[in-house]
Amino acid sequence: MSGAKGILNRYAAVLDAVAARPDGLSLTETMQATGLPRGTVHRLLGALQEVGYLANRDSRKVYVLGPRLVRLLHLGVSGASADIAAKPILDGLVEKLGETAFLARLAGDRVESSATAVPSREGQSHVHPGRDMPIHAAASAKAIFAFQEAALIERALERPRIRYTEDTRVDAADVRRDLETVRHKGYAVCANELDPGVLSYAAPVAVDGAGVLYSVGVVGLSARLARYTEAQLAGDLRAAARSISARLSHE
Amino acid sequence: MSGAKGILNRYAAVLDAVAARPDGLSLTETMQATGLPRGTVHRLLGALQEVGYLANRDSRKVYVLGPRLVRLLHLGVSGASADIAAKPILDGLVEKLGETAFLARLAGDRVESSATAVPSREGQSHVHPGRDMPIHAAASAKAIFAFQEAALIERALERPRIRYTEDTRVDAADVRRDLETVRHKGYAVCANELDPGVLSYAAPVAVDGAGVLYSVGVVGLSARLARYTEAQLAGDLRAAARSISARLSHE
DNA sequence: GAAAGAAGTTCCGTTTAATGGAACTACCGG
DNA sequence: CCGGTAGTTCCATTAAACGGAACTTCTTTC
Repeated sequence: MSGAKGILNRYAAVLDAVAARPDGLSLTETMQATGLPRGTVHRLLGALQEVGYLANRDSRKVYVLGPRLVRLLHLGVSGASADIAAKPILDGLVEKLGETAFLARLAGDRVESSATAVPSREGQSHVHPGRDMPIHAAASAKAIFAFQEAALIERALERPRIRYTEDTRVDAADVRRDLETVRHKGYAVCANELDPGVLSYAAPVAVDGAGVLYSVGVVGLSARLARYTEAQLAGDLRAAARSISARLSHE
Repeated sequence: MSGAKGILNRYAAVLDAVAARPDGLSLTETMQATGLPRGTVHRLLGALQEVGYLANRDSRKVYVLGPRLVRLLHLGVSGASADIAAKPILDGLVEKLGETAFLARLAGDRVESSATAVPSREGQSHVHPGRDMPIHAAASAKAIFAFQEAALIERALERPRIRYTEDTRVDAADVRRDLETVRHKGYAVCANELDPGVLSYAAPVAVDGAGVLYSVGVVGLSARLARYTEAQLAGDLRAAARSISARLSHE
């Protein structure tokens, strides 16, 4: 039904066909939609599924767009929409805690801050959108990296790590241990590691089938943020993470 | 750097590499990121660009994710995020006009209603999320289809068209003429074509490089909605469309 | 619950295109 | 004008896509 050069056209045609029907497509339907022979469609679908571009809804006969495509979307395209989805939840955190709350996103092999919400009385924030959050000294980055695959973590660890304060841990082994802790506890803490006198908590935000791509965090002066227990902050952040996750995935 | 089966893995690896850097990737950078030889990367990038999965930023050396992927992702994945992005704008319309406002989305070869905002005093709405909006009798559908490529329109026209009211135009030629008008005016109107006594306006919402994938509309009883001039409604809807578009694209 | 039909899967000889090293050209800074 | 880097083209080799046919599930249907 379309021009015939290269193999990619066929894969693209199949993906188009699948995307067209949000409820999924069976092999036979795909065959009809693309006009390709049975054996061929079977192979194409299999290959697409193997790389994660397609997934099986319910039993193993109906194909829908897969997690790897979702990841592509959030990494490379979604941009503003995650911010918009997160904003009201961030505002809720600010209102409840009276401290700055923000969303961080995975962008390639780095984490950067995104949407932020600042208490009205606050003059200056420690987090500006677009700021690079280092893997070894930012709770928001740790909360994300802790749930990435090993290869990505290693790639992130290859870049130089600055010792921002005397409490910054720059040793790779230390960072890996930190991530292990985060994985275990389900949230990350950074005390005086990036900005002096500043405390920060963050919880991972998972997206549908694409794993953790974002994190929600709060930052504030250590002295002031200490009025909350770790358990309370962790609880609030994880609840916020769940809300954002639901708004990003869903349907 | 990953398992080596099938050609798709390599394409996927390249796409991952490109998505990872939102500012785009040159051939050499892609080569380093994937570990593939120069000639190979050159060919892969070329093929990906040819099917529309990659595009060139600025001059012809830097690759970013292309329009076809954006479209794929909006059609098959984005789901909730567009609703969330649109909600506040829909609420704004409701407040200003006092009539039901809603977002419709292209899903394959059909258009369905999505997020809706209803005036508080209103009991029942004419638009339930997920309702199928027929190409021949819904302003929201016309606003979208008018800006799709011919093949898709033809496919949509292949399905049977119900004569909902005496004003419904079911003839294919009539529908095509309607779409031409929409294309010309920049918005769509439906009077008494789907639900009796109901008037509806809609404006197309374009996404970044992926064309029109959504529309914003208002619906209401003809008698009541008539208190606004066509020019005012069209203006408000097009402003709303621009806002939603900006929130979906951007960055 | 057995038989008929449809949907999905596997096989394999043929054909086509991906592969990547090397040679070539365009571009840039000095 | 020259050295270095990025991008492009070539082509013999190799590997993989191709798709018809045969086979194996699943679904109906009576």
